Amino acid sequence: MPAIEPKPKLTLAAVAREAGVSAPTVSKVINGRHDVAEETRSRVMAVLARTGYKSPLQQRRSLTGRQAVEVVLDSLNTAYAIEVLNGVLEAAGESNIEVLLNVTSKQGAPRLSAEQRAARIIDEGRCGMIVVTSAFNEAQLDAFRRRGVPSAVIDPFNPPPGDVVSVGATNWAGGKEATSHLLELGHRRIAYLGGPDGVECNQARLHGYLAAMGASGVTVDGRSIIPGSFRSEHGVEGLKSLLQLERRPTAIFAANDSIALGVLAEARRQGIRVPEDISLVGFDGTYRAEESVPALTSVAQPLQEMGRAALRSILSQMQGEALSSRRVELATHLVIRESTAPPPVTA
Amino acid sequence: MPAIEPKPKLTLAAVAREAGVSAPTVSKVINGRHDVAEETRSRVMAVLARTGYKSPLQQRRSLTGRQAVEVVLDSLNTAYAIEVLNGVLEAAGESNIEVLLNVTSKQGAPRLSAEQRAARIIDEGRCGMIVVTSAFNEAQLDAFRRRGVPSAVIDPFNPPPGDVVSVGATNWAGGKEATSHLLELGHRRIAYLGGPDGVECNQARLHGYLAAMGASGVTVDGRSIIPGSFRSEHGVEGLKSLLQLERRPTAIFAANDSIALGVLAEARRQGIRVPEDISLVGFDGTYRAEESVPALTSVAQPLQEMGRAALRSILSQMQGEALSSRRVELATHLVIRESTAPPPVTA
DNA sequence: CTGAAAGCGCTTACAG
DNA sequence: CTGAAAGCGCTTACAG
Repeated sequence: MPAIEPKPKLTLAAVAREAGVSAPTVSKVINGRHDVAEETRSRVMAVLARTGYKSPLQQRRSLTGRQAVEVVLDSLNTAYAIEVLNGVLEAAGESNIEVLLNVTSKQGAPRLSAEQRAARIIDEGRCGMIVVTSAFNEAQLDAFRRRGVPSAVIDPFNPPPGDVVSVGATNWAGGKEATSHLLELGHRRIAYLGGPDGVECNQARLHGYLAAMGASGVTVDGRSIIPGSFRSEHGVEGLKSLLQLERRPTAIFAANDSIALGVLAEARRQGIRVPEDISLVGFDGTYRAEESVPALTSVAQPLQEMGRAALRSILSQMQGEALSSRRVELATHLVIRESTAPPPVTA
Repeated sequence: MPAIEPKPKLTLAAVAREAGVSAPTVSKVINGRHDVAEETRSRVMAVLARTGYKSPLQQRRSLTGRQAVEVVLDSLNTAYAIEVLNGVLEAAGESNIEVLLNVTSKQGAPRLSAEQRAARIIDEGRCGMIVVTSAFNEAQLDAFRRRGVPSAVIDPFNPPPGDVVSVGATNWAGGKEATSHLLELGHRRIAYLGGPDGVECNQARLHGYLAAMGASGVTVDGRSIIPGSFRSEHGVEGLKSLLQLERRPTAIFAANDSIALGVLAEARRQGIRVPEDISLVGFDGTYRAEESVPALTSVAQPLQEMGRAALRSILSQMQGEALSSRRVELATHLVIRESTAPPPVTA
């Protein structure tokens, strides 16, 4: 008659046996050493995830603390960041996870290397990291992956390099929809005030714009495509430039709402009415589009949803679920407000 | 000739040697076992204290773990909250303290009682709590105090009840300064679009306004003092009401920037120019005052400083310093921008 | 890249 | 009550 099997304590050695490797190898994986074959690493990580192995330190932690996710942002002074953060907070609240905030512009660039940071996250029993910034490079993000720290990137500018899980929006489709809306209103001379040339989301929006123009057989005047920055100053200067053209555009598609608000401010100064004299579409669709006068027609990014998706991905990664995809793009949608109308008849 | 003494690692064995006992005995003392002679225990404890011995667990924690402060906010969708949070983040960064974010509107009302929450904060080794909301009542705040959790309140509306440490702004002086500015420009018919009647910061601003008016010997028309909410809708409706008066005011002091922006939007709709036809002063002085067209003259609250002061107070409380005062009020200052000018000559 | 062997620091079981 | 000895779980150094 077998005695009550005492549940064998979950030690590193047990994990090693289960994974068919030696204890030192498991130790190396846990500590993020480089001298482990990728194949071996993933096998061990799978066992770690399945058994829920915890180091003595983590065991002690998990008795007292709740799990937390660290959110790294460049700044809180953009509506973009706040909306994403709101989404993360909401999803975190539902899953009873705490949110640690790290704002690089206020708290200084992380003093720790990604390796050290990953170590800390593991030691403290945190569950992961949501990065809403371009501040981390591929090597750093890779360090998280190697150490098994669930992480997800929401980059406002570029999709992250490498194998990292990331969440974005359908920028190309959004650009196309904004432009189609203007075309349907009857506009033909539509300018594009873009963001920085090298930034991928800007390129996608531009190509969406070009696709819509091309599909309607409208020729694009190269001088009415002006790349620049994502700041309102670019809208101010951009509008000034566009007003120099012999054949002024009757509509402007701005690559984000900040640019569009700059256009709006400069238009007011110049006595140009929006939308009567010129139509204007922005991109992002944060509350600033809603609050402006006139309220701004804009391609809304599902920023809260993106934050929620990032947190959900962290949770799946924690549970060792297979990821359906490394990259998720959520749909944008055009919100028509007061800044767009048919072109003036005299035009 | 002695070699370079390598600083010997401070192990339990070293402590044992130092105390003239065996390693197991030190282990027992550390773990609070009872089978140690009182005399031996105190000798070992003395060495532990003198050498500052830390168990591997503690060592690891003090290398990696940092203390954290929890910030409780109602919402991130106000410039007020963001500015305060920016201040907290900055001061926390300097002191190497982590910031845990709790947004009640997103994460739901705290499911834990204040007692439970205090217990958790203590267990997790956090250092304290900054409350930027009216969500906690006196009993709850008192629970923190009783359990020795350092806390500070920054209430946008009312100073907290009881003995709680709080940080605020000089609302009365701010109201007086705003009104004096308008009086100096030559205005006499100055309206006050206020916040909710029962809210203390609103009362202070109103009485500052009344004090300035009184000091200049100007009689106040009771109908031009309109209490309401701190929202822009109140500015819209308030301006409509004021325009009904036979003797229209030439200037408006709004109890916050949201109200002022509502006034601005409605003025634009009605074709009333600011500041040519009517002058306007707001309160808060966040970036929204800066960005509006025309830029808003406003009484700036030192919101970032308030956040910093709250964090500093937490740190002092941690270190057991005697508090100089339970209530700190930081000075507001008037920022003159484009929305104020002398009254129209015809008035 | 892997793991047997040695090592480290702490804890446990138990003889005195 | 004390400590020599054995043990535990993880890590390190290094041979292959």
